[in-house]
Amino acid sequence: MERVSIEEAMSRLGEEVTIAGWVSRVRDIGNIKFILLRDITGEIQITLKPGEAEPSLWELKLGREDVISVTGKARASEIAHRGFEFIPERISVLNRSKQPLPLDVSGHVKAELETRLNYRFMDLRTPRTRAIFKIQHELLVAFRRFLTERGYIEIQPPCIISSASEGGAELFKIPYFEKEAYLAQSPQLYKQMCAISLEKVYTVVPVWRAEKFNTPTHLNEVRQMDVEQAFADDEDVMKVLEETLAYMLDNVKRRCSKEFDTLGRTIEVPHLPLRRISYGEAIELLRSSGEEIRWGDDFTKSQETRLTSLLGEEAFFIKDWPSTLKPFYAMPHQDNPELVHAFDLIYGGIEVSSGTQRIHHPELLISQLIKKGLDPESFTHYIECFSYGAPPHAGWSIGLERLTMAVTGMSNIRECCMFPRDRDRLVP
RNA sequence: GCCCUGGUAGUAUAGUCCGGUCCAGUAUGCUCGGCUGUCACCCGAGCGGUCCCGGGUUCAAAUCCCGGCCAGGGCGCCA
Repeated sequence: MERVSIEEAMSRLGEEVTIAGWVSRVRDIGNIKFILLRDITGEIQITLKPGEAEPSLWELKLGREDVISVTGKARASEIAHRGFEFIPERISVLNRSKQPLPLDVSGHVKAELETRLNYRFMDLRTPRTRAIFKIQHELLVAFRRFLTERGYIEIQPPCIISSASEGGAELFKIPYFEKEAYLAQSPQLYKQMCAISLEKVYTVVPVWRAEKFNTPTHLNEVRQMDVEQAFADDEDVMKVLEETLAYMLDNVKRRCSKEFDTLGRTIEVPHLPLRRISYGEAIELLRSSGEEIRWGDDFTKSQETRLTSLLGEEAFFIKDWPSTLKPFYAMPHQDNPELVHAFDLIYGGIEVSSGTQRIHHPELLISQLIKKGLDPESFTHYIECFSYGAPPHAGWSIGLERLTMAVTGMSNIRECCMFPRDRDRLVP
């Protein structure tokens, strides 16, 4: 089948071409009939007029979402709203759609998120959902391009791991021949192993958390965009992070203007450097605004939103966290070991990224593990990496779905994951 | 795991507070008919509902009560 896109057909007026797509709508006015045909590039009106169209074409009964191919010619038309119409010679039905449809693809009749997720394949035909995932795609493309151009290489960490090597989060246990294995909660160990030899690395990987959370900002399977860099401290990688974010936002702003229109949204690329406040300052700021929060508490979602408005910043860093709130491998401050070289990036009121400078000395790592109540014995492999010339290094991780939420303005993370996995949802 | 709110044709929603006039209304959809330029075409007729499931109260339950399941939100958990 020699098929051209609808977009291309509109640039080849008067030429016989074959287009194919989904029937969005049929308007039968009596002796004249319009079929609105949609493909991924756009929509065109197919016009059937007496004297112009083969009589056999009139007998075709077409329903919404039927898939057809049409051979004919596009022409400019002042009467058609889009300025073009398509005069068919032949129409063939490639596949019929059952009726009625489980949701309105045109987006005029609302459907609940649950219904949309149950019929996600079809929800992906709605302008709104398409816009979200086009934006997500452009974020990813920009992430990879920015880092690749700066000499980072993409690494491929395993997703099946041998043990809960980092403690903390609950993992999904899976059988692995005669052993037990787990789905990775993070590529942490692997990106560090790569960075201490390859210096500048990044990865995009799915990770799994077995917590039974049930919130609009958590999923049990998410995708992380990670960077790890040798000869770098927390400040160095914060700079990389803000530059990466600005690059991604600029890219998406330029390439997705149509999609942002669809979502009724405008975005601004924040000016660099982003504001940096310490954990302690954030606590003080919240307390002075009447929030009840104590040193050592983590910020709730609403407190993160509060901070965003108190600071008047769309994006900012919170750094210098208490070691109790961050993982064991976070590098403690030399002058105050209660604080670690760790940071969170808040964007659009959502924690989209966090990172740390990592401990690269085995002895310090062991003492931090003990402080956290973890057994250094079970981290032997991890600790060993730093015994053979491991440079200082640091890194961070952006949650792809979280970032997409912030950029698209969605309030439920499930909107930003094509096939979300949560406490109750395992299909489709 | 806890708290709040909800579950009504394919989809979305009204009705629930204060039980009867609701054998459930509206929009959209679907089917059929009419219409020569529509733009979510229009007009007419029709179709489509175990009112989430189970139990209870009552002469009478979509409506009140109890339990369950599911959904949305808030919390907890989330190195």
